[in-house]
Amino acid sequence: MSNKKRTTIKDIANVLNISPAAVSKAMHNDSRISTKTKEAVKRVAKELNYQPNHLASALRKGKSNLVGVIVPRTNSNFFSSVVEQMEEVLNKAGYNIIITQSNESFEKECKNIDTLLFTQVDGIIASMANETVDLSYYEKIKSKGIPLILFDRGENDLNVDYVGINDYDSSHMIVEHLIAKGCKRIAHIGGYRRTRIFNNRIRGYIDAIKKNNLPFEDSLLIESDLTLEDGRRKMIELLKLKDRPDAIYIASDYAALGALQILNEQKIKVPEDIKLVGFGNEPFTSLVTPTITSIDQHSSQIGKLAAQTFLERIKNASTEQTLNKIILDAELIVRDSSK
Amino acid sequence: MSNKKRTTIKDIANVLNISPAAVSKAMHNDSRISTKTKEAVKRVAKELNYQPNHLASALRKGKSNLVGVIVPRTNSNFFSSVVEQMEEVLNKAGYNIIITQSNESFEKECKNIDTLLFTQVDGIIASMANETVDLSYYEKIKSKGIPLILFDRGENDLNVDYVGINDYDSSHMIVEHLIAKGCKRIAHIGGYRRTRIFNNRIRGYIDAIKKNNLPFEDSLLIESDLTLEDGRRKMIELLKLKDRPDAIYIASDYAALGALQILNEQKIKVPEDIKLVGFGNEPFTSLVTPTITSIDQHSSQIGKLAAQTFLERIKNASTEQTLNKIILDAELIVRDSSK
DNA sequence: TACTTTTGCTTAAACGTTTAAGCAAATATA
DNA sequence: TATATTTGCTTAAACGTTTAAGCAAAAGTA
Repeated sequence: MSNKKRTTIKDIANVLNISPAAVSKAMHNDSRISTKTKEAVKRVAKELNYQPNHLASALRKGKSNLVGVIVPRTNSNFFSSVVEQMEEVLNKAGYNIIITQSNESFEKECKNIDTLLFTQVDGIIASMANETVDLSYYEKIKSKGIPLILFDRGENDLNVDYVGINDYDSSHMIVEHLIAKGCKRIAHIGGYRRTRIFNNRIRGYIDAIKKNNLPFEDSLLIESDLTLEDGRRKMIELLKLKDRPDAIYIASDYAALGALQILNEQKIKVPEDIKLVGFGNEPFTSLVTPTITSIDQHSSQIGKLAAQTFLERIKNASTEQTLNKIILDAELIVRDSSK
Repeated sequence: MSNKKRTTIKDIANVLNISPAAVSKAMHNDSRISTKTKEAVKRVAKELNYQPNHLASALRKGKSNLVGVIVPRTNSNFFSSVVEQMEEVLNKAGYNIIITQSNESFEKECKNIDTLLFTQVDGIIASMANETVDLSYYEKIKSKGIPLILFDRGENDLNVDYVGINDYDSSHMIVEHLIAKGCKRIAHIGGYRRTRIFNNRIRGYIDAIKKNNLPFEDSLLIESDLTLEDGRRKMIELLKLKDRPDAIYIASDYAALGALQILNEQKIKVPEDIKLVGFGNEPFTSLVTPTITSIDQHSSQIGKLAAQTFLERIKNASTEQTLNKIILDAELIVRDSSK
């Protein structure tokens, strides 16, 4: 039943007794082709159910109109929403996207980069895995002259476009919010210092504490991998302190949820005894009891801007890639856990 | 700094003074090329940092080694986990995947199909949007002779491979579990009847109720779009009944969470007053209070099997596509909400 | 020694487009 | 009317592979 042979530009040319070149030009509305011919070509194309062969045109034109996207995981609301917006913008500009997940693994990330390069993508938009320290694979992308845009998890050293929120200021917002609520001993469960965004959150926390003349103690600042499980562990650690904190700012909603579970289990009242603030505004923050105060990262804005930045890069392919940061202000969403 | 020109097979051929054809064959370990030449080719390839041009080989061979994946959304744990496993299996077989999201929209799904066909994918693995009734776009895939594999949300009428769980039996498991816990009036908030999987869950619910000689009442069976918000609305409806149910089985964890919120807000004790069972085993079911009993759909198994089914189809390209269902047994995860 | 077979390559065409170059006819300009 | 410009196409090459067909030299066989 299925017409084994695809119809090509040549088939259309034969029907109309013109050259394949004329057909190609007609399809692209070339000004040197008469309207009459254009109409005829489009009519026959429809009749024969013609679908252009993307591979052939990509090969000839030297561009695939594909953009590779690398994210740590798609199952967080932040990343899936970022990707959704990217798709929106890029599809409109005639690009399609290939999504790959690194699962926070450096090794997988390298494989993904190779895969994308092999697939001849026209650009790569990525958010780095937590594990990643060695930047050589990202340098490889740059050395091939393929535009690279980073978002959320970036690295200054790569000297490429970056879109993200102001992590340093976000920490200030959180600390000052907690102070306004009367907190005096604010702890921070942060991410790994070597990850830029988490380092910024930590610096913001420390500076905000000092600026407001609160005690800064090493025991109140804990490094974590920010998974739910580690949030539980680190919360238990904090509760062991002789002088307990009255508020905890946690650099991820998942870890914050873990911490909240421990507090609930130990019948410590939130927010009465201890106030809690997370980061990321994941949907579950408004679903659990009590609801968790968090920072919204404007995921759709980030996706949109990253995509637009890529399109700009493509347009001005001549200009050298440089460190070009787009930093958005985040928004504090106050919920029950800090009221 | 960046070597503008990519190295091609021709460059390698020039260095070694052999033909491009010989280089190509050497790279593919053709038996008619001497080991000496093969080694030389591979050495020079490495030296010149050769990366094969995927577009060219895809064009020539008539296959892209790309598989398109269509999911309603990537941000549920189920779909992201399914996709992760697919990637695992397909990458090993030399395929890469392009992920697209339909956002449960029929229109977006059609666009995605066009996009994937345009990108010349070698196959499509899809889970249908809730909205989708018109199957013509899926027929289009079939008519082009491109393998189509459906998972989770499928349609018998398409007569293609399908991988999913046994929804009918799952409903039986749930109803019988609730009966064992002493429930006598079990309500069901189900999905739309026209969606096959939800219809099966509804049929399973009805049959299990009747089989166990419980009263089946129309008022206890409610159709819903299964979002969190609608879960709240439908729960409120159920609570208005003069004769309240003592257990509620909800065909999605999200809607179950909405229902739980209402019960918590109205101080109705779960599981003491009303028992609750969800569907999907989303991570948050074990995070909320009380934790929610749910059905695990073996997402990684489904991803793996769907990918393998595709590979089988490719291998036996000759055979006509037929309705070929792989049905897995789901697993009931009992948590606090039904204890 | 004379043949067949195997080995190790080369040649050339093909995949389906796009595009630079060119050319004849139609139209505009002087 | 003669010349310049524009219009509407065609020709042919190119993008980087793969592969069928072929051929000479080497190795095997009788």
